[in-house]
Amino acid sequence: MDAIFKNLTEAQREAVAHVDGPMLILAGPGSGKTRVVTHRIANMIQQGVQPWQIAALTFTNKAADEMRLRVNALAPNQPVWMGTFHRFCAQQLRRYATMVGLQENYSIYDTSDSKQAMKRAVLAAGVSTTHASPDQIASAISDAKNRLMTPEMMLGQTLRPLDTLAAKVYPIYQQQLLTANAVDFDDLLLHVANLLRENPELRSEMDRKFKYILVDEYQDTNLAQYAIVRALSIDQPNLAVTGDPDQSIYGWRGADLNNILDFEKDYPSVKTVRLEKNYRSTPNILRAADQLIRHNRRRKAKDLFTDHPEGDAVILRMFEDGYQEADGIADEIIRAITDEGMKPSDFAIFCRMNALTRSLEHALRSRSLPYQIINGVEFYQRREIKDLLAYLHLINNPSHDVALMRVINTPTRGIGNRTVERIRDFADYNAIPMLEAARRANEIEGLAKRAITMIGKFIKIYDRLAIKANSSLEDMIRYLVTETEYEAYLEKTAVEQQDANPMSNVDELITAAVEFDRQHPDDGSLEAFLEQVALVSDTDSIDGETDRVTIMTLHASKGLEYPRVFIIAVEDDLLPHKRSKETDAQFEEERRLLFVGITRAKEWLQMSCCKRRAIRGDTRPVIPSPFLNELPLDEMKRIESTGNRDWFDEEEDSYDQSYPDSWDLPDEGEPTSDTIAESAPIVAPAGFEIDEISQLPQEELAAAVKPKKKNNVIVAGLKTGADLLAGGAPPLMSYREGTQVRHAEHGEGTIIEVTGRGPKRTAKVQFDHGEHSFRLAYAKLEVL
DNA sequence: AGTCGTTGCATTTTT
DNA sequence: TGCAACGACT
Repeated sequence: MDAIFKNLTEAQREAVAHVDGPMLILAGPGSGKTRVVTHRIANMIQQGVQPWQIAALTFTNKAADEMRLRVNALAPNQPVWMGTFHRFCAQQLRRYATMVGLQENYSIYDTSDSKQAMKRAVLAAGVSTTHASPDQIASAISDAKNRLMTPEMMLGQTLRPLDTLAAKVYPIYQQQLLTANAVDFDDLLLHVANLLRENPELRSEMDRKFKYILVDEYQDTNLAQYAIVRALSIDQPNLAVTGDPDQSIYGWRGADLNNILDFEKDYPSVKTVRLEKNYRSTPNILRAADQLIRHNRRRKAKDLFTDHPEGDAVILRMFEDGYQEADGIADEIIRAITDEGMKPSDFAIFCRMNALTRSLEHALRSRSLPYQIINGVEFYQRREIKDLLAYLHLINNPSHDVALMRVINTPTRGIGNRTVERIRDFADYNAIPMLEAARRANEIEGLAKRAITMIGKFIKIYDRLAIKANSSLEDMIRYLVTETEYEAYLEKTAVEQQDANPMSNVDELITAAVEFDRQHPDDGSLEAFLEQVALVSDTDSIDGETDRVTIMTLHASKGLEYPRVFIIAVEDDLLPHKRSKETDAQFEEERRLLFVGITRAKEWLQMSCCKRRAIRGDTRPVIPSPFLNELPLDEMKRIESTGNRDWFDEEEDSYDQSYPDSWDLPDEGEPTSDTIAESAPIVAPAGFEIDEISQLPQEELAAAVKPKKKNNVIVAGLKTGADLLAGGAPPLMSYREGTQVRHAEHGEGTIIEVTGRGPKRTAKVQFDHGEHSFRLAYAKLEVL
């Protein structure tokens, strides 16, 4: 038996061996799904399927990268198409752009771009924003797009007042996008879905071309994605989807659970394979997950089992407040590192909202524990990066109005709001791009002479830049920075305390551009670069290489696994979130969210909640999450934590009595109350062990943490451009050939070569006494 | 054009 | 509590 079928279970083998016809793989968490998918692709190729007829669609770049890596190990260098839905659509849309009224160099508006565009559309539509903000209207339109509704359809059947407003803005927004030769994220899918729906010949051509289609995380598909996949699987219904209804957590973004629940109805001849055996977690963890998710009604029943040994009981722990929760978690991590030889990167902390990460950050930092937060200000959201990218966008697509509005007065050149408004109105009135309107400034009524002169100056600068459109990205950006005197502008407008040196971010962008040029010697066009930038996100940059604790939202945790997991704030109104309790569907999605979090843990899991929590300034008492009652509490280890906020408190053995009414879990009689009600104050609530409080002084604990690097705290937002594009490298700073650096031992030198990607990125440095190579991720090289 | 103070907002966010 | 966005002011 060859490598492809070795070490597979019966169910896995069955799925891998399947070649033709529809297939549904119901894959529980940790069931080796990626393994099955990749092995299956390899098998199909071995069975004679042409690799270019296979398209594997994922939701994230990270998932696609992972897949590519693993397929490559089994079947090297096969031209199988692997990538995200959005990238797939972007690519097809380049080819057929004119059919939907776009040019092939169309731009992709990111969320903030479309927000800008939406404001303008709302204004142009003359809709009052007193009852609905542009954001709300935007999300109503987005919902409509996800449901494949055209503006006309929306006008036909509106129900909610918000939708009535949205229906008025929608056509105008769409028209303005077309004029700008741009699409938003939703449009990528929508346009392609419409193309397929309206052009039978094109549809059958593409159906033939992508003979085999695989969709990952099928439970997260929305109607547009569903329509695309279906349209490509009519004549050649070789559609294989993998997913888990229990891990559908993007309903609020239009994902439709019915897509996976009804797959068997859509394709009656479907072969269904269930992957239920879990290779990730201990039975303890699985039982908690299983019992919880059993409370959902809308699901496909599934058994979760594993061969793993029992392992530690799942912990449910209660803290006084959010600060103690954070401290308690940090201390536990340090304890496990000291006592059990764990590494910081073995730990992950999940929470419902980003706002909850603050106290964690503080607690970890004060103990010198290295950590990373997944979220934060993305590199591409930084002002200086957005500015430069906007110039690039405008060079690539002169109709990109959002970019024009951003750069026309950046750096400041005397073109004020009023002036921009007049240009915009003129553009709207004539249905032309704003750049063109600006060129015709002398036709615009009410513009001062001075303004016209200034606009003329801008146009001159722009035209000079535009000539560079075909040079290398690096040259273009450097030229752009010089030509616009951007550096001087940055210095002048530097915001204190914000970012120390924004110019280093500019260097980052250049590094990313150089890298892109290098990786795409042939198609390294501006257009491809901008598309790449538009379609990467910050979750693509989770760093698994360096040794740090990872903090993230439950949403971001999907698809990942960690030896030890903490889930914080398992509290009512937070998980389930206050705003997600109205419908059963929402409530069940919240339950799935916790399910996803639990099943990330391999060997150890702690869920925690507090008695009171500071939220938005004031501290409020907290009710534990109703989900807690759905867990196998009897077999879990329940800890009631108090005290320990003062390390040197002599009396830390006595318990804070001010909140005696601790664990009143709602509903379903919980083994508590009467014990605490009258009995001795020192007794913890029934069912809870007293937590032993670590007595080590703080410095000693900090010393116990291995890497005593100076810069060991990695805060959100330090991700770099090259990092994002390469998918997961630590900051590269401005290391490139010719850079002068200093090394602690070798002294000063010059970088003579930079090779490799991501964490493997290496610089060869010439010192007085010889050459040395350093991994940039780890070496202490100081840029001079 | 840029500063400053007030107001209103606060769930998650694969692309 | 912490911010982004807006409007009044200089």
